[in-house]
Amino acid sequence: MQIGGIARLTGKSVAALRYYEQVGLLIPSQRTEAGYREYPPEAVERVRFIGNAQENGFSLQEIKAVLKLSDTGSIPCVGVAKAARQKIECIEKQIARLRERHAVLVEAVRLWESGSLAEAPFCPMLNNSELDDEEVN
Amino acid sequence: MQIGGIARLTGKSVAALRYYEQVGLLIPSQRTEAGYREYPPEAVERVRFIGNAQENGFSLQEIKAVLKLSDTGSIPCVGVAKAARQKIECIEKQIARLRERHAVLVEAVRLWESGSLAEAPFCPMLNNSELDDEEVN
DNA sequence: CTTGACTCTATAGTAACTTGAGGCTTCATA
DNA sequence: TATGAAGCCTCAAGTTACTATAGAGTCAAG
Repeated sequence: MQIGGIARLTGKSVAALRYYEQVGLLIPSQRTEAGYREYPPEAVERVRFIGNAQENGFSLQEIKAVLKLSDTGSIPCVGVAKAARQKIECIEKQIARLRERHAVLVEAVRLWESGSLAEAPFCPMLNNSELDDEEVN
Repeated sequence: MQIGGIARLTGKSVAALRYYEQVGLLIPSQRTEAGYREYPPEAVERVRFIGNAQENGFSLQEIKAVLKLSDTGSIPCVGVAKAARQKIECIEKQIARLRERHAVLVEAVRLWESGSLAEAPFCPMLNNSELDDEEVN
């Protein structure tokens, strides 16, 4: 299978697949005489695994570590589970941070919309000018 | 005030402040004879504003646009409010995505921990091997 | 034999910095 | 007055996961 086929079946771009080769994540099984990359059918599953892991917040580095283990025949699920637990914590933190951000922004917009610009938490540095005198554009 | 003082008061790194100059966000008011950057006291507020806006998910590009308006004397709050509303939507989407990720990972870990590796949604590509025969490391 | 779809390599760009090399400047102390 | 530490300077390269571009070769069909 050629690179375009893998791309179509996985939704990845051809350039991304070549990048995966560059960083050692997905090595073609061989090249044709013309230099075209040839992949075994399993490559599709491998790329899908990469995509799934990415969706779940793993970096290519981390994924590479897991795949390297699996390539050498061992079953890295304990390592993956540990990583997953770390990710879970990390995601929880991210969600908390986003929620804060969300609250701040909602409040800011509410203040702007209610016309009390001066109290808005978001333009503190604009307050030094003649805010009251000018038209709010 | 010199760059180190701004850094201490804002929590930004010296290198970051120099970077802000490079991209036109924070220009020193002058240089000493030796070439040292000199900032007016307001620079602290400006950097804090940048930090706040970043925390709220704005890119330096976006922040620059706002500051440029404010630097020319106009009050950009309507533009900011519009951007803020967009950000709110964007954050909601991010949270939703993170929650999904979270659920997937929690379920995966649960499955691993209960020993039913085969059903785990996260190692589909490992299933092609002799998973049942080998010890789970 | 030419057109169009596909492939190749190599290079540069993205965001927001960090890190490092190599070298001044400033200030306090010996 | 010398010296050592802390702070400042510029320039260049590295980070992540790619995308985009240029210029060129390959392959199958009409």
